[in-house]
Formats: sequence, C-alpha cells, structure tokens
Amino acid sequence: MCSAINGVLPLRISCEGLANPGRLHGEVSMSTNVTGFRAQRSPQHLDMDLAWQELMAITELQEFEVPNENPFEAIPYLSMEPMVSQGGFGMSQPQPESIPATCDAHPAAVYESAYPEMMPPYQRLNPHMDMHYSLPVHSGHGSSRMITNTQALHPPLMSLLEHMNMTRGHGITKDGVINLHCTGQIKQACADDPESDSGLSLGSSPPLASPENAAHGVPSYLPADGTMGYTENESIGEQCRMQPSLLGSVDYQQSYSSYPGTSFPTPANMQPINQQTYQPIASVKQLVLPTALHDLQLNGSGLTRLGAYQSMYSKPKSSSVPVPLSRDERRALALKIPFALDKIVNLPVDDFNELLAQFTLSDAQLALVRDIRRRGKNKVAAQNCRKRKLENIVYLENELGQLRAQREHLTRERLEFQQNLAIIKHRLSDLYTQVFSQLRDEEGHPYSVDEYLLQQTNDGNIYLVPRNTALEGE
DNA sequence: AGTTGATGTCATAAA
DNA sequence: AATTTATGACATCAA
Repeated sequence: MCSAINGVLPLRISCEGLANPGRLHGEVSMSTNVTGFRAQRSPQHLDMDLAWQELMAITELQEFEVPNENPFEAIPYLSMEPMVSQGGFGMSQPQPESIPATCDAHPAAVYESAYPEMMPPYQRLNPHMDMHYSLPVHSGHGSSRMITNTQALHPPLMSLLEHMNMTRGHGITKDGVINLHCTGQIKQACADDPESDSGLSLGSSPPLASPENAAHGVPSYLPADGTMGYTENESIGEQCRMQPSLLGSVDYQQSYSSYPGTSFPTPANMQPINQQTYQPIASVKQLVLPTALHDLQLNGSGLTRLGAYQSMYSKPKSSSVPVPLSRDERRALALKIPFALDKIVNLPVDDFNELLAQFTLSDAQLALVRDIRRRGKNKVAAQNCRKRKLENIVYLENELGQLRAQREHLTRERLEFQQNLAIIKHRLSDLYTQVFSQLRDEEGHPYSVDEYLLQQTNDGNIYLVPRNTALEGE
C-alpha cells in the first residue's frame, strides 16, 4: 500500500503483540515490509493509496504557517492525535514576510521607501521606549518580530510636521531685529496690560531677578521729562500710539548687522534713522550704556531716537501685518537692552558672555537678558517637545493601524487553517478506515482506530503503532 | 459662557 | 557648577 505512495516508502507495521508474529514480530522497533500488499492490490488499495497521495500532496497545508504565538487566541489546533506526529504545518514558524498583503500598501511602507534613513520618532525620542508601548496583543517572540517589522516602517513625520512648526510670528528676524509697527493692531498690544501678555505666568519669577521688578526698580536712566520715562505698563507701544506719525516715519527696515558685528546706536551716530548706518560693535565697545542712553535722550528728538532704538528690536516689515511686541521685547525695550533679542537667545554661551562683556549692564538688565535667554531657549524647547509629541502620536496611530491590519490577516489565516484542518481530518479519517479495514481483511486482526494509529517517522516510513506507544515511538 | 487648540512660561530633572 | 535640553503642568488667548 505505502509503496504506492512514493514507490520507496514501505509500510512498516511496528506492532507489539500482533496476532501474526510470523510477519510482524513482537518487537516494537521491528518492522516488516508489507510487500504482500502490493501483490494483493485491490480497488480498495488503490483508493487508499490515492487517499495517501492526496493527503501527502497537500503541500499548501504543509507550508501553511501560522505563528503559534497567535496573540489573539490560543487555539489547540493540533489537539487531534493523528496530526501531532505529522508536524508538517510549521505552525510555530512565523515568517519574516508574514506582514500581510494588506499592509503592503500601508502608508508606513511608503514612508520607509521615501525616508529610509529616518528613525521612528518614537525611537528617536527614546530608544528604550519600545518596551513601553508593546500592545497587549504582543507577547513573546512574536511580538518582537512584529515590532521589528513595524519598526522598519518609519513614518517620516518630521517632514509632515515641519510646517507645523510653531512660529507665532513674534516679528523677530534672523538678524534679531523686531518689527515695530505702531498702527492698527499695535494699539491693542499697546493698550493691553503687558503683564497680560500671552503665556504670562504671574508671580513665578524670583523677585530679584524678575524683569517686572527690574523694570520698575531701575529707573535711573529714565528721563525726568517722561519722554522715555515709560514703565513697562506704558511701554513703547503706548508711545507708539501717542506718536504714530513720528514712529510711522521711521524706516523699520533698518536692521542691524548680524552678529558678531552687533551694533548699537550711539549719540555720535544717532542720526535720522532713515539715514543711519549702524556702527559695528567694535567702534562702540567702550560705550557705557546708561550714559549713552542718557545722552541719547537729552539730545535731539527723543522719539526719533526712540524709533532708532526700537529698530534694534524690529525686523524688516516684510509683511503688512503688524506684529505686536512680546512681553520680553517690551521689557528689553523698557530696559534698553543694547542688543537684539535673538542674539540673546541664540548665541552660544561663549559668544553670549562675550556680548555681555561688551556692555556695562545693570543688574536689572543682566537679569532680564538672562531671563530672556532662558525663556527663549525654553520656548524653542517647548516647541520641539510638542512637535515630537505630535510625531509620536502620528507614529503610534500608524503603528496601531498596522497592527490592526496584521490582526485581520492572522484572523483570516486562522480561519483558513481551521478549514483546511477539517479537510485533513476528514481525509485522514477516511484513510484510517481504509487501512484498518484492509488490515482486518488481510491479517484477520481486529485493528481498531481506538487502539492503533498510523505514525510517520522522520525517515518517511509509516508505522502502525499502538496508541499508548505512539509518542514514545517517535 | 464653555470648549479646545496653540503658545508661552515655569519648575524640575537629566544630560 | 553652569548651561542646555526635555517635559509636565499651568495660564492665557483666540477661535
């Protein structure tokens, strides 16, 4: 019979205590070629051979692989005894390419191909984080594979979110100058209480270092006539509102030369702003700011000089939309910080210290400058932090989508497997029936499916073994 | 008037 | 030790 399966496969019946010891010795390991089967082929034999052939030909089932760590449900697929010894289904061999076809078109794949160099934002953030976001459906080996696969699909969220960069438009240019407009919208900012500026957290600055306190605590170089004697509450915006015509005539597109040529308006070069060329810092390095400011305020039109001073913080008015000064900008203006805010924030610490060394600043000014630097850096950090947070959200949502697709795929595979398993069981049952029927006919031994089973060993031979020894025989 | 998103700021920890 | 960076929490504003 089995010779008909592949021509070389003998059916060896290893059976203890068989009724016919002449053919089948009582040794468990002893086997006998049942060549007699071949000589006595009957239509029933042919059917049985055919059944074997069918059974063994179901290669697609042998290749059918379902990860045994199916995370969704532990199903005892292999509970049926006849199937145990076959072991040809590779159910415990998840394939690396087991990413479902439904995932192929997933955006992540596009991301991967388009941005292969990119790390997942999640991993960029914290390479150890994967241990935290493994979903419950992951467990053991399968989870790591799954994660590995999905991690290979990095969404380049940076580019997607680049445009989300939170630039609120403070009006600070690269050169560190600030747009100063005194029309329309500035009125609101001018009229507003500076302390009600966006983001102000009240009462959290140290009293001594507080720019608010500093602004009020160091009025020494504020002129007695009040021309520049605004407090922060009145600020420059207030004056803008009061003198729109003067300020409006200022050429706001004046900008200072970029670092390191920081410049500062001195009494000497304090000309009408639209004609002025600012001097590099080297030429004013010895300037003592309060004195200079005092001179500045005492000579000529105060507001014209104010405009010049403001242009320190102004940026070219490239847009027609006026940008109100931020709180720190107003403070810097109030305390007459002699350099651009973006330099305060963006210069490396050495350059920053060098810049500070170029001026004699009061404690209040120094405190303000350092506060501005700290806040400015933290502002950028907060923006980056939020950007990363968004990227991670997008990335995790993307990954969740992949996992769901993978789950659907596995569910479909499981269903298909179960259907095929049912077919196999049915065919195997038929086969058993035929084999035992034939053995009963030929050997007169009442082989029962309940007592014996067919078992294929690694060498490909099929044995008829008692059930109670079946596993040991393997 | 309450909600929500964006943004700035502060405090704190970590690098 | 000083500085920078990251992040949670909170406040404010605008839609």
